[in-house]
Order: sequence, then structure tokens, then C-alpha cells
Amino acid sequence: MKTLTKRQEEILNLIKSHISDFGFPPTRADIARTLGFKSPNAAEQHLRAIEKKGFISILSGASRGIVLSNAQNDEIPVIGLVAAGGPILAEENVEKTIPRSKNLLSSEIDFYLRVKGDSMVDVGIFEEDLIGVSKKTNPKTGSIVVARINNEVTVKTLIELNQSKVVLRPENQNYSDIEINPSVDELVIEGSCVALIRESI
Amino acid sequence: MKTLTKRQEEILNLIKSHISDFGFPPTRADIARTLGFKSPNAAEQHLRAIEKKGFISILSGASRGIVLSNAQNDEIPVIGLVAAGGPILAEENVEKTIPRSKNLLSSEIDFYLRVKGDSMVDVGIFEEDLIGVSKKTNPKTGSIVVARINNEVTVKTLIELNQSKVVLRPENQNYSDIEINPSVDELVIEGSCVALIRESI
DNA sequence: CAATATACTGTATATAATTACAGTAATAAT
DNA sequence: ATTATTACTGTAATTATATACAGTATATTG
Repeated sequence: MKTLTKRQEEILNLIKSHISDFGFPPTRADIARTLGFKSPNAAEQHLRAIEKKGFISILSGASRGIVLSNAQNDEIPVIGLVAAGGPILAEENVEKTIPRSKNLLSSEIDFYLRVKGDSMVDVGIFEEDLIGVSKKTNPKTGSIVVARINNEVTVKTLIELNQSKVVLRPENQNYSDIEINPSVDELVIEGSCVALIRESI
Repeated sequence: MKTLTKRQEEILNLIKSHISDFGFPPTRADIARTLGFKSPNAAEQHLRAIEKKGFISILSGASRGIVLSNAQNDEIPVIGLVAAGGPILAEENVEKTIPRSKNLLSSEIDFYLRVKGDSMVDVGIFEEDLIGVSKKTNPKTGSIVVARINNEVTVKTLIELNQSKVVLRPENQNYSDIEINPSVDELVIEGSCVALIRESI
């Protein structure tokens, strides 16, 4: 997707906030009024440019017919079973999506991962729970991370992180620490856990 | 709030599904077309009736200016500290609200309750977690319930439920079962836990 | 029994809104 | 150097939309 100019982004934000304020998109005249344009055609042409770049689509003939593209809806993917090889966010891994909402959870969640197994029960993470994962938050020792060891995805507490040695701890007395030598086994830290959803109790 | 007639409810649902499908409300003509009215005025008059009953408001002069009333937005309240006396859902107890979304959690959640204390850690319910509570689901023994004992709100597993004796179990080895005689202590089962959200890990 | 609410048809009109056409001017890309 | 993009003004026409007015008919309420 191409990038918007400053002005185009301003208009896209105006559309979003109008929808959030009123429940429906603005008209060309609304946009012109808000930004001080003397002609509604200025808004029209901006909208066409934003549409061309794929951020919105415009339903012809319909008043207020501005539809935000899916990428604008900002839905968070839920990752179920991760297929071996390929990126974790690949489409075939996406079980469903959940809308990002202002008052729910931190805004930094990049995806949810459905937990398999009972290796983290001692910190209250159960099988089938959805953990909210942030890719940005750089993993610190002591934090719960999503790691990929030789294409196997796992959730563990990060205990030690060096170039020669990585230690991951299951939070369950029945399991013992996992020691990895990154030069032998392929290891990727996909992100840190920042939230949790249990859909049924 | 007054109750809608069958037809009015049909129209309100049409409005909601139009918003969900297109991102903006329908016009009078849209409504008339969908329901087979031969006059847009039929839609207009239904809208006025629905507005009068408080379910929507109509912005005059604006196209598609149908705004769902707050009650229609279907936000789930988050209950923080519960003030002694009065209903649990009283406004002063509401910390914030969370939009109900199709793909997230069961639709039967009536409110979220912020957990205080560590009495349920063994079933993965931690302090500050939000538990989704359903009032409808009638409490069975073995299920986790929100109970009110003499105006104190607590989350426990329901073990026994008779007219003469109620047993609530904390899921934490450090605590012991609570036995209540409903003829001595005031007891209200507010609902059952059906979901959980942990906003920070 | 009259008044009010429900549930429409049918017509009409003012205004809201999209959208085309004709320009101007500065900047970025090929 | 020319073309495309960005960022607008200004005008105007067509269509989309809200909304008023005049009816008809049935059901419900006071």
C-alpha cells in the first residue's frame, strides 16, 4: 500500500473521527468546511487520491459513501495452529480477527495466539487462552515471550538471552527449563505477551 | 425505555446491519426498498416512532443522519469497586465500558468485574483480571460465580446450593471454604463467570 | 366512543450531496 | 523538458435524500 501525503492523512483521520463522533462518514462539504476549503471539489479530489492509494473506497451515487478499507478497520488477527515454515502472521494461520477497541487492552497488540498445552498454568495462562502479543516491545529477561524454535511456536518466560545461550522457562513445576544454543537451533523471538483473553471458563 | 413493535424492531435491526455492512446508516429509500415499502415516507414515520421511543436520534437535514442511542451501542460495563448497598450495575460502580464485538467472547456477557484478591489463582484468575459475568446462565454447582454476601462482592466456585446451606470455595490452597446460611446472611448470586480478560501481563 | 398509535400508499418539494468541468499553481517523477 | 501528482478555487448540474402534506385502514388505549 502506497503512503499518504500529510494532507491526505489529515483527511483520512478526519473521516475516522467523523465516523467515531457521528456514526457515519462526512460529506465533501463537511470535509471542506472542517479544513477551510472554499470548494467541496477540493475534498472530492483528495478522496479520489486516497481511494487510488487503497485506503478507502467510494461508493458512487451514495451520499456519505466512503468506506474504510479493511486495513483501516484495524482488526487484530488471532493465530491458531502455526504452519511449519513461513511467517507466523501468514493468512493460513489466521483463525479469525478481533476488532481493536479503545477501551480494551493495550493498543500495542500485533496479534493474538491461541495457547496450546499447559506449560504456563502457574502464571495463569491456560490451554486455549488467547495471548495478546506485541512485536514491538523488545523482550526482556523475566517477560513472557512467544518464541519459535526450529519452526515450533511456544510461549515461555525468557530467563536468559545471550548470543551463545538462551534459556526459556515453562511456568509449570512438571516441566524444566529449555536451553537453546542459537548457533545450533534456529530461534526467533516473535514478541512479548502483553494481554490475555479467555473466551470460555 | 419503551418497547418497540415487531416492525420497528425489524427496522432497527436493518439499520444496525446496514451500518455493519456499509459503515453508514441507510436512507429512507434504502429502508423502504429492503422491506418492500412503496413509499419512503413509511420508513420516515417508522424512524420517527423509533426516535420517540428513544432508540435512535435523527439529525435533521443530514443525509443518513440516524444515530443509534447509547443503549443501542451495546457496550459492556466494567465494574470496579462495588459500593456497599445498591445494585452492582449502578452507574457509580462502572469504571469504563467495552464494546461488544462479534468475534470476541460469548455474547452473553452482562458485565465485567475487576477481580480483587488472589482467592482464585488456582483456576488462573488473578488480581486485576476482568471476568465476564453472565446473569442469565443459572449457576450450577462447580461453576465459578459472582456472589454477594452481606453486600460484599466475591468470586468463588459454587460447591453446594441449598435453601439451608451454601458453600463457596476459593480456588487457592491458602483459603478454606465459605459456608453460608442464607437465613442468617444475605446472599445473592449475581451471575456466572463465562470469560476473562487480562489487560496487562 | 373518541383519541392515539401502528402501518402503510402516493405525491411533491426543498435541500443535501455527488460529481463533472474549467481553471491556477507548486512540486515531484520520468 | 514533459508529464503526473499535489493542492487547491469556482461554478454548476444532476441526482440523492429528507421531509412535509394528504390520505386509508386497523388496532389499542383511555
